[in-house]
Amino acid sequence: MFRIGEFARLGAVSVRSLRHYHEIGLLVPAEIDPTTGYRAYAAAQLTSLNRIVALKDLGFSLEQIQHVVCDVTLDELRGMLILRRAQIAEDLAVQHDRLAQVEARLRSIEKEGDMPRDDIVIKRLRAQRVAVIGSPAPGFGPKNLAPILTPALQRLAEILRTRDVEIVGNAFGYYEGDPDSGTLVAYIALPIGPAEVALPDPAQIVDLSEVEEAVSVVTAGATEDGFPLIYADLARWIDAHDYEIAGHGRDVFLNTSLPETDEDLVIEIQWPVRKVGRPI
Amino acid sequence: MFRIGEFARLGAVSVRSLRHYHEIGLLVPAEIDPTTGYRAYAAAQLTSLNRIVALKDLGFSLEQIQHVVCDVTLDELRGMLILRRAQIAEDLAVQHDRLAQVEARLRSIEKEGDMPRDDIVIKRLRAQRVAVIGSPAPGFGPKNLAPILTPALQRLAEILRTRDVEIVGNAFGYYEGDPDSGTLVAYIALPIGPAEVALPDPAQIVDLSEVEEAVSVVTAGATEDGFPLIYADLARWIDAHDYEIAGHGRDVFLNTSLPETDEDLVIEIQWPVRKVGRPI
DNA sequence: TTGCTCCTCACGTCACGTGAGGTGGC
DNA sequence: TTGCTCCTCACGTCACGTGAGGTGGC
Repeated sequence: MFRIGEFARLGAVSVRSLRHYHEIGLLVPAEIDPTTGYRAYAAAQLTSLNRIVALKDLGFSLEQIQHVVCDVTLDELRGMLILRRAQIAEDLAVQHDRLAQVEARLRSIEKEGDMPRDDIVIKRLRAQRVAVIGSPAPGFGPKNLAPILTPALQRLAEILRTRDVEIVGNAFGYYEGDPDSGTLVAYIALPIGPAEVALPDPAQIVDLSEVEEAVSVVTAGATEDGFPLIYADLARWIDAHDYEIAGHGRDVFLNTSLPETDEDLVIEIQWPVRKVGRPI
Repeated sequence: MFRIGEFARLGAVSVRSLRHYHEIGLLVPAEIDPTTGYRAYAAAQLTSLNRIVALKDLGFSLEQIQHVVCDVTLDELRGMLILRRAQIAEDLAVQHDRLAQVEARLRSIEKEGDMPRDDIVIKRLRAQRVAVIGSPAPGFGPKNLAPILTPALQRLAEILRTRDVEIVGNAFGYYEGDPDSGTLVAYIALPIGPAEVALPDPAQIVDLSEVEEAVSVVTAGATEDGFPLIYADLARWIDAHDYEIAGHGRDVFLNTSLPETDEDLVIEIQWPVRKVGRPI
């Protein structure tokens, strides 16, 4: 029989851990002195302790270990191991990704010598029903789009107001076609509730489907000249993180009321992306 | 300005997270209604939120993020990233190892169709001072060793008793040479304190150095026939976990008093190992 | 008697999730 | 007035680490 300190040394665990295992009933000392409360462990219990440590090394929780050491069939154990394998593999993937991201940032610091952009994230865009007005546009950028989207937004808002349709989110622009072939169409969209309504031309109802992954960056008070820089940063980020652009983006106007100055203009740029090499 | 729910949706985080970030001062709402306590976030604050989310994705703690977003020089940031990279790499190595272990167990189940041994662990053996008596031995196994070690242990204990040397651990056997060439020497050892003492022949004082990694398994009540099976299990485990044997092992007698029956015999088998491919 | 070991609370960790119980705004 | 959103506590999570304050054993 060993006192707790000696048993802990033999098993290479802390005394506190042994007390904890006792507390939760995972490893109860062979004897407990009724007057002093001193715990005494039998030599053979080191086998149990080893088993606990071994399972902990596999990443099992104490609760799972409890289950394994008590009564588990071979099939159950196999199931647990398969589950564990999947979890570890997922965790590995996450960490692998993180490592790549940290390294990308470090490279960016070494090369550019200044703070890398750390305000770009990946997020999911929910499916939503929107009211839209589409208009042909000569190209991207606020200079091309503002004169088209601003009146369209006012008109769309007016239409929705007269029909009593509730607006449930921020206005955003989205795009189809491309400027080089002269087929670019700019849509201004306003999220609305799921109720069925009919809208007069040129307004339409569109159900946008979910976008699983989109890069998102928010610009506050950016001027006309600022946008190409942001686009370049986004493109570099996408490249450095092994994504590729998967369709036209959206520009979400976070200040719904029309801005007084550039300072007030807050836009979230959302570009759908996918991991390089992953099929659509 | 957005109410907390809308802002949470825009940032793809939970309302509770925003409250938590407020609580710790990481992201304070632009305005708080003094009467209702309602939080209001400015559109431009989405940039801050994105930054927080991006840094969290790298695995930084909120405290570290606090530091980064407040005031951090490029060099400090670089330092943090380098540290983070090292931590992730270490974590990756651990998970990689775990995955290999889980897979080894699964293979073992598939092949053998029964419970794999889950009571084998790797531990460090501390450096320690021992009193020993060495004797030539014909081979390994209890049959060969017991007749040699048992009287040697009694003699050694007697010597220590007469010299008033304190025994601070369990007796164990360790070995040098090998049986094939007839050079095997079996030592019985008793851990003693660090004080300088002289012992009469055949007892000696030896300072055993630390063994960084040793596999450890505890056998309780194993009979003569049981040992070859355990050795086979150990060898399989070592192989499956990409270790190799790195020297003679030790047999630690966990029941210090001489056993009455085989049932009472509890031995911890310790074999020094090293990862395959890692130099000594 | 002096160290050393042991004991039992009980708080702290980290980033929130999850009620409980109550109120504001349309 | 009815939902919906918001508010503030406050406990729970996981496996212990780390004192505080006190006692047993050689």
